[in-house]
Amino acid sequence: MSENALPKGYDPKAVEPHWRDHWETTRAFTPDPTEALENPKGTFSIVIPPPNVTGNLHIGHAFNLTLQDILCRHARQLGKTVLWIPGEDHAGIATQNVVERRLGTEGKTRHDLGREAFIERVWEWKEEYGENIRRQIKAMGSSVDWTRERFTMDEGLSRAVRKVFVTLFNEGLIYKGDYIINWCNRCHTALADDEVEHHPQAGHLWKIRYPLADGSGHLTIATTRPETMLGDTAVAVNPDDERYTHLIGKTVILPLVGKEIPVIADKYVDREFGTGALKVTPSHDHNDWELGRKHKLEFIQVIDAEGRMNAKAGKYQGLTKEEAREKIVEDLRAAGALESVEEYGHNVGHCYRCQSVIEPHVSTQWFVKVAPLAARAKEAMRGETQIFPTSWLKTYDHWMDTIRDWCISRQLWWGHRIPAWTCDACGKLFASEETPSCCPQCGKTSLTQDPDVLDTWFSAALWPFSTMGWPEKTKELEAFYPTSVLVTAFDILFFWVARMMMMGLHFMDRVPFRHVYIHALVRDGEGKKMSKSTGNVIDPLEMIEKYGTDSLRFTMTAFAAMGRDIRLSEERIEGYRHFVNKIWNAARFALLNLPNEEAHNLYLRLAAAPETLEGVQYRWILHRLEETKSALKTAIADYRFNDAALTLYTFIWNEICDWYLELIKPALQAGGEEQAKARAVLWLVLREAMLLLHPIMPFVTAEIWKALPQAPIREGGIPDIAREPFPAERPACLNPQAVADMEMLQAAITAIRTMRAELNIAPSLRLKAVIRPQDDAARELLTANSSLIVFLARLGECVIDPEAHAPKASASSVAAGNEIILPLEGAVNFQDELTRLDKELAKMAKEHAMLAGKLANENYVQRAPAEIVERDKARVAELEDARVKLLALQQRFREAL
RNA sequence: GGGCAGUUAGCUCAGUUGGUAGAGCACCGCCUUCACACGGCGGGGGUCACAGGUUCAAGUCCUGUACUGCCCACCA
Repeated sequence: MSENALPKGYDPKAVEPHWRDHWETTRAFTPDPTEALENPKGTFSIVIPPPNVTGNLHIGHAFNLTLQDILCRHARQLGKTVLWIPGEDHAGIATQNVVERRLGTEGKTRHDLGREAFIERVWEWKEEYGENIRRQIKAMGSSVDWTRERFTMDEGLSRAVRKVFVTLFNEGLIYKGDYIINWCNRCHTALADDEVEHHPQAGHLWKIRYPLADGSGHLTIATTRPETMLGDTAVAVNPDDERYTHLIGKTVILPLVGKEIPVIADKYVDREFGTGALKVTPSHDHNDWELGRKHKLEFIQVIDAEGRMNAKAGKYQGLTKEEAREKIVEDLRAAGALESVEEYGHNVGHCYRCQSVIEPHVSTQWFVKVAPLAARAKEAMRGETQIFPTSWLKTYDHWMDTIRDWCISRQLWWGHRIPAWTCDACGKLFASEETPSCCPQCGKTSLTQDPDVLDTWFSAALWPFSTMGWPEKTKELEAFYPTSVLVTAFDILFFWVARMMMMGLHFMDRVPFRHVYIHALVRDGEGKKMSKSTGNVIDPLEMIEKYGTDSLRFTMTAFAAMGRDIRLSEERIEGYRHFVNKIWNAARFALLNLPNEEAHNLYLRLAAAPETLEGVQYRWILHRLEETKSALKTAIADYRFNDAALTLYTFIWNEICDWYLELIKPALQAGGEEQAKARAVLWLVLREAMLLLHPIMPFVTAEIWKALPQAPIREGGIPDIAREPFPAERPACLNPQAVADMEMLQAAITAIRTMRAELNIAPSLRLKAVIRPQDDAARELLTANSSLIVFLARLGECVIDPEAHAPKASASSVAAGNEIILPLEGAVNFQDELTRLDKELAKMAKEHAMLAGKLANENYVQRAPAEIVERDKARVAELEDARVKLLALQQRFREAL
């Protein structure tokens, strides 16, 4: 029997690497698209949300990967051809920043290297750290197809990017122009609106007097950014504001500058805020920009791209904007133009990558005209694509409704260079997929390529089809597009999901995914979002090292209720490591009892027709196995991952381990037919439990499976659970009567255990128990299984006797209608037993009173569904019966005292 | 300013169509029972934030309040 033996303790560190290598070398997760097209069960595909190539896997990635892996492994079990494409994102700003920082430690800037050398440096970095992220994805057990790994800047994807850019440009959906954009002085690039994070910041509200040009007094404005006043070209008031109506059309003198600027009227101005008069700086504020265009004001830029005051700032030229602010306030005060200063907290935009304050800045940028794309993308989310949980639909709609044109140019070096050229001769601006040799308009060969690169999300938006070989017409696209589901956290719903939707529809004419599953965001201990830039990441590798991958995965699956955020606690991972250990030990015990020799294969023959096996314990566990199977299937289909985990946890621990294994121990020792039956069901339940658990815990189940008798040899010469189908359903094994019978046995056993524990009877004391059954059916059941009761309640003897009377000195209870009597003969303090009985009666009386109250209510009896009422009535009868029996027993006991 | 979540056992969180509550950890008692002390058996602990409403019946549906958090937003 030793050939099946598992080692005494489960050691994830020894087991996991083996399986990772095995699955990769045997190409267990590499599908054949031709076969996929012929598979009657269909295909299932996911593209990984590509982690940043520079990054470290944080716990959010681990969570995200776990859920995707469960879906993929489960889909494989269901017979589908599964493709899960892995890959990494080049992460323009983030990666460039990291490499620049590293250069900084050498005392260099990227300009010292020059564009080409710098990009080379980034590629080196990418090669070094891309391997890191790849190792981490593997560590999680992710069943991705490494032969199809992609990178957003690899040759194929770059071609897709150029094709998309040129197409959109020629369709007029990409344009170039001077606009006010969000400018990061530190990263030295434009940012899209949604790359700006607003954080509250303490500041001041300065009130400044602008004297009227006609000398008739002054107008006081309020501002949080006095340094921008040098670029003011108007003061705006609300046309309905009586305080100022007489000033509209007049001019005021801009202090310190001495320039005359008009007072204009616009409903945009809030009368309640500040003084009700707004200084307008079209070049340095988004709203003022709009006002400036509307009222055709002059645009004067006074702050440059470095965040310093420029020549237009006169004497303040060369100061940083912070220094300028201080100096200007000082000068205003000296000039008597400063009316007041108050403390003022307000929201300030910060760069989502480096957290520097964002400066609104006018510059030439590239934009995608999103309105035509967004309309279709919005509709699709309530049609061809479904989002889970549906509550996100509203948020998605709102975003699609308010979306503005997308600024896609970045003044970086790391990224997809914009494939647009200007002819030095005739000035023609054109886009081209390949580097052009001459101007398409004038034919001259002196061309200049746009220096900017594309927003990282531009290439990410193409991910679902670019990874499958687009623009070639590949079999992958045919078989696996649209993908089945996109699994992601809500924080990139807009950055990424919406844009994939727009691009997928525009270029493939089909949605990129059928489902979008938005999972919770994993937060740190304080409930803050974990992110690389904040530095509050938890390293999943550390958890894997300490507790094993399966523990981590199971914990996160159990956490995965559809909510908004979860906080991961290490204690809980440790708790579920106990579960892994429990499974291991249960399997170890089972395998010690499941010989593989032909001579012992009677149990395998019995297992082929389990529905024919007699015995309440077998029928019960087989019934529960079927229920667990279907519950699990439904839970995963509905993305109720936590339900899936909990279902398995309860079934394996509380039913297989706590009851089934204990129930069959005597039979396993017995030999003969009984032993064969116990083994047959044990084998069946164990193997199917492993299959059910495998998508959540791939490693421990693979290792156990390998040792299981009759496990088929697969690619690589060993059994491989990852290639096995979902266990077949066995409706003939559904047996509600077995559940009822089992409950009666459990009730009897638990009642005896409770009495023993509460009366402090030594466990070593082999008591005799007498059971007086409530009816013939109970008598038969209990008699047939009395040896089980003896074993599990640690008795010496168990007598089933319909005529039994409690001896004078005894403890007693009523369980499922059967009277249970433990003759004690001085083994216990009688007073203890009386107290215990009183407690039991009180508990029953409480429940009885509650139910009786309900049943006394005529409305309830009439209106509630009959089965509910019947159930309550039955319970009341049961309680009354038990009470009578207990009182009689108690009375007898009193007499004995 | 708008929108969306959450408020359930000491802590962290589950609870699918309404039928008076569960898990992990922690806690108490007993147990070295031949898979497992990362264990077994037994036990204690919750007026499900608050106030109304619908209903025979509400943690579960509706309204409002309070607190916490998140997202969006141009109040300088």
